[in-house]
Amino acid sequence: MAKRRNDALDDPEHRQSTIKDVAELAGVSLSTVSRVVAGNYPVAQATRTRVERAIEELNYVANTHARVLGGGSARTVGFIVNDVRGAAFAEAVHGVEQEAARRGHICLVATTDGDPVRELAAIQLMREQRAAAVFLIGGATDNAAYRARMADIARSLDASGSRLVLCGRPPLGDGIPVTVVEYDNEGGAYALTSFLVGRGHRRILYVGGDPTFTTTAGRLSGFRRAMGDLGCPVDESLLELGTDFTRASGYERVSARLRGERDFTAVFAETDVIAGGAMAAVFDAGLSVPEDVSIVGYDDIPLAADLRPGLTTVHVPYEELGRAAVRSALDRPAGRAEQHQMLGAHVVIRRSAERQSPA
Amino acid sequence: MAKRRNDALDDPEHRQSTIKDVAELAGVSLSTVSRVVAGNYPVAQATRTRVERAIEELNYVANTHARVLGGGSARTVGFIVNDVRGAAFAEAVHGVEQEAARRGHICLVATTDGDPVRELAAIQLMREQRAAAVFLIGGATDNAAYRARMADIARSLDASGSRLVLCGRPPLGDGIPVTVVEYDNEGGAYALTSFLVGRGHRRILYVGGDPTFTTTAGRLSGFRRAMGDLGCPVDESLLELGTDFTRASGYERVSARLRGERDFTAVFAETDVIAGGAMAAVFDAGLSVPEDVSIVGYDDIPLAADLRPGLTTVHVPYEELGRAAVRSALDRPAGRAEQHQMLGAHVVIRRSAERQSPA
DNA sequence: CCACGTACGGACAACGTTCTCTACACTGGT
DNA sequence: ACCAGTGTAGAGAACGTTGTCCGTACGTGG
Repeated sequence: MAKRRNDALDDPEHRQSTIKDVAELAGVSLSTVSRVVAGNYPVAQATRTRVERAIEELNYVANTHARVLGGGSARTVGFIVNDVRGAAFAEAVHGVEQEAARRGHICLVATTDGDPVRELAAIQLMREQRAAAVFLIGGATDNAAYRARMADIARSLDASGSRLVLCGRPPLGDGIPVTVVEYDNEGGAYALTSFLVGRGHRRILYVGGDPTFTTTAGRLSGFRRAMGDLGCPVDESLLELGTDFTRASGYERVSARLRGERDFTAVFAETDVIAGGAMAAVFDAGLSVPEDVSIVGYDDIPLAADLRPGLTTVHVPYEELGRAAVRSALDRPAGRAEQHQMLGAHVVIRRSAERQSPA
Repeated sequence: MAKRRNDALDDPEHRQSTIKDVAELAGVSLSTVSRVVAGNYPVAQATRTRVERAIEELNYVANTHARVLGGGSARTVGFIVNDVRGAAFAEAVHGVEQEAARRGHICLVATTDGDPVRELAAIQLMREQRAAAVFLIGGATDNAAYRARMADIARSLDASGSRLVLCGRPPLGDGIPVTVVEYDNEGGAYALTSFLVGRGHRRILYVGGDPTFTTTAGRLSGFRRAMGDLGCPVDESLLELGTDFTRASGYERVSARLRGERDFTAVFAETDVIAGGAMAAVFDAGLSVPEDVSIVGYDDIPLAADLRPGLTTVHVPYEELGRAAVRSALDRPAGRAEQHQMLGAHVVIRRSAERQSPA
């Protein structure tokens, strides 16, 4: 006979009390305790009171793991994000958390620092936890391997009744069971670029990430299309495409550009954080914003309002993104088809791009 | 006989494959599959390969819940925070997450918006999940009820081998099994206030939260002690104590003060976010920083460097706070005594408080 | 050729719940 | 007085793992 693993000896009193302890103390059966806790079956008032007292006394809490195994659902969702410290992602995380909590779900988090290997590992962990849905928040490097991997994951999750949810990434193609909630990178960048051109800017320095990154791809494409539509040829030498989205990278890249001949009148920064660095670089070069150089950003994080001059940027409804994602994923109808939702974005005008350019 | 709940009928193919499916496909017993997965027992190469192929084919992942029930540990930690959107908390969260991941633990999150009821509910949820430790991040409203509640929770968690960890809150008193990792609010505020007084400021407007909130209590007490030590009586009418820590509240409170007679030369904002609002208020009143009004903040979040002029503030090692908390809690020795750790803080000087005051 | 160690694999209890089935004591209608 | 119905409680299988115990096949040394 297999021996009881948790001998009373090896860990005296150092264990959580179980439903059995409660039943014994209250002098009832396991079933009765279970019913008092679940409240899904009539229990006589006197019995109920006795059980409740025992629960109180023993400080009993049900064991989720046993509950799930015994036929319940885990009521857990997982989300995976590059870095929780980014203001935009934090807002999306907040939306997911709030909406999940409203539905009685608890959240698992993992961060990846953009590493696909860690992303994969995190997803695996959440599959093990039987999360009801897995949210991937933020852009990704798009290529064939990525798509194959995601399609695979989407199908695995779907097969077990869970759901892959892409927040802020494009869909994977037809027939893949995935929920996608995007915001309009292309459209927002189009509007923002039009705004700049409308203010007379023709030579705009674009400071962004790598074009294989989906977010960059979308914003850059909106930029190009607007420039094209408005008759301003894009000078490829004014595309400053790097690999990261930090303030420091914005500062350095704009500083370097400013050291040579200044051949642009505006900066389109791909994120507000980069814009913050860009603005500091302009000031440190002894120039002013928007008089010498106009600057616009993207995301409309709180920082945008704190910069001086206030940053003209594109508002992205990150919190709503998170909420919408949870709603779609958790309340989705029985059908297993793909879902796609695109959230709008709009330009928020502040002072950082206010004056007419000298054409 | 109890019927199998998940009839093949009601959910065709919509279920995760189990170890049993793998065993059948590979033609081995459950034990063998378990051993291949765990890798803690010799399995012949040929058998191992067959099992691995079956796992691959069925896309099998172990069920955490069953694993935990079958004697394993959940390898889960939970953390609870007022709001993930705060930059400072986000950093602490990041520290916890990174350090927990390094130890193979996955994180559960919950947010409370500062509501003690929701905090309690979240803790309960994490007890149900059998989290190895529960981290409470950020200050709290301190009173007798709070202390009793926390002591109770600490003991409950301790009784089941888990641990309550307070990050950025004071200890609960002797004999309570709790891990505390604090940063020095009192000391940081003392140093910052000394800095201001050293620059000639005598009349300093303190803009902060409610003194029953532990963070406010600490910072305000450091402020008072420094003023006292340096021979500057604290004018109670210059204590602007409100209930929240938003940018808007900083803006409004300082704006209102500026509308009357300006009877202060510096603003001590209890957080950088409040300082951001305060700075905007000063500018909007047509005054300049630091020439007319010096401003200092607290926390040294990224915003502090983006403000213009750069914000003089107190650096708090939030990420390290999170890391230290995980280390203490997860690697703690067998003894169940309380642990206490205080992280230092230091003043970071930027331009927002640079000129000599007109005495 | 036999005893014996070694490498491997299977059977089965246990983990803490939930759910279904069954049992029992009343009640009230006939 | 009997039976159906109702309100309440218990017994026990099942959930998907892990760990322990126990076989069996295959060498290998005496």
